[in-house]
Amino acid sequence: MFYNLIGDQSMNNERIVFHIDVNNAFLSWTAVKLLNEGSRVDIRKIPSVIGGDESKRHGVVLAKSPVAKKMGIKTGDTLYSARKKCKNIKVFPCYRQFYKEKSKELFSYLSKLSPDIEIFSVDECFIEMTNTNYLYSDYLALGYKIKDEIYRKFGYTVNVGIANNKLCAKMASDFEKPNKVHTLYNEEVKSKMWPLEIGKLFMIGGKSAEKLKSLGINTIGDLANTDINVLTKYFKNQAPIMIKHANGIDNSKVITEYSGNKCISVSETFERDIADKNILKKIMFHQVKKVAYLLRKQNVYTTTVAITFKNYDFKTYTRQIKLDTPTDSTNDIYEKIVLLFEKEWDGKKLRNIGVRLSNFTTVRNEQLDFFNSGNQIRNNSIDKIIDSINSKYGSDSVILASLNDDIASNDAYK
DNA sequence: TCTGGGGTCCTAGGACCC
DNA sequence: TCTGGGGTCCTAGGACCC
Repeated sequence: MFYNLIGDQSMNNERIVFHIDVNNAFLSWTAVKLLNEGSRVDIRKIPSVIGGDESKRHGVVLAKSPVAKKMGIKTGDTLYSARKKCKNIKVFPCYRQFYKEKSKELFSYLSKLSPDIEIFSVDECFIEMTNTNYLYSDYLALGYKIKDEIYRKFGYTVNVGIANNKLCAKMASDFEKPNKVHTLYNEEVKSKMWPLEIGKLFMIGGKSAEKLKSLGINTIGDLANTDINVLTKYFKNQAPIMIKHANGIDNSKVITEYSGNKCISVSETFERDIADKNILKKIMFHQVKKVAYLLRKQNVYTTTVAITFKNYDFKTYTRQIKLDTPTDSTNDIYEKIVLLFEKEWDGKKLRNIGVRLSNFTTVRNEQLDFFNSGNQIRNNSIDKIIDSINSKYGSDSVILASLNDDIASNDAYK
C-alpha cells in the first residue's frame, strides 16, 4: 500500500499547504484533446513538444514530453535547436484558449477541497489545508487521492507537494515527476532539499545560480549555511530572503482573493521586421485598445504608460511616462504612446513592439481640462459603449472610426 | 525557419527639494 | 574655494516566474 502512515502529520498543529502542478501542462492537455478527437497516439509517450508557429517567428518550445526532456530539450529552446537534439521530434501547436478552459475546470474541482485556494498560474495552485484536519485525517493519503482522481476525471497527471508552507510545498511538487506525491515537512528540509543543486531553489534563476557557484555555493544546503553578511555583499536585500528560502522558511499566506493586476501589457513579434511608421502605429493602436479595455474591466485608471520595443538585433527598450491625470481612455493612452514612440524610435527596423500600463489607482482625481472637458467625457462614454458591444459580439466588432480615421479605416493591420 | 508572451519585483541612477 | 546629505519621485533595465 502506498499510504505512508508514518508520514501522517495530522496529529500536530502545524500549518499544512498543498501545491498542485499539472505535469507538462500544455503538452498533457493537448494529448487529452487529441485522444478525445480520436487520435491513436498519446503524444506524452513520444518525443514531442508544444511549440509556437515558426513561420510567424514564434518558434520556441513551450512544453515537452518526458522523452523529449530526456533528449535534452528544454522549455524556451528554439524549435530549431529542439530538432537538432532530436531529429524525429513531433511539434504540436499551442491551444491557449483550450488550456484556459482546462485550467478553469481543474481549479473549480480543487476548490471543493478547500476554499483557501491560490491560483498561482494556469497550471499550478496552492491549497491551505490547515484547520481541515477534522476532514482529512491523513494528508499523504489525501495527496494520492487528489492526484488519482484528477487522472480518472480529466485524463492527465499532476504532482502534489505537501509541506508546512508554500515554498516547501512548491519545492516538493517539483521533486520527481510525473504523477508523484512528495512531502517536504520542516524536519525534512535538510535531508530532501539541502542536497539539491542551487539552481533548483525557487527564485534562483540562471544568473543568480552562476553567481552563487562562483562563490562556492553549489547546493541549497551551502546557501542555507552561508553567512548572511557575506551574501549581502553580493545580493543586497535579496540575501536574507534567499537564506530563508534555503532553510525552508516562508511565512507567505495563501492568497485567495484576486486583487487585480499590477500591470497590463501586450506585445507582438512580427513575422518580418517592420520599419513602416504607419503600420507600427496601427499595431500600437490595436494594442492600446486591448490593454485599455482590460484596464476598464478592472475598474481602475492607469498613471503610467509605456512602450516596449525590440530591434531587429534583439536589443530591447522600454520608454515610459507618468501621467498627470489617471486615465482609462483608449484615446488618452494612445496619444501618450504615440508621443513616446515618436520621441524614442530611431526609424530602425523593429522585431517586436508592445504597450504596457502600470501604477493603477481606483480614484480618478480628475482635473478636467476646461477647454477639452467635452471631449474627455465624450471619449469616456464612447469607450464604455464600445466595451459593452465588443464584450457581447467579439473584440473587433466596433472600431473607433471617430478616433483616428487613418488608423481605424485602414486594414493593413488587423 | 533562431531566439513567445504576460506578469512581479528590485536596483541604479538622475532630478529635484530642503 | 570647494562642491554635504537625506528623502522622494521617476525612469530604464534586468532577474525571475509560468
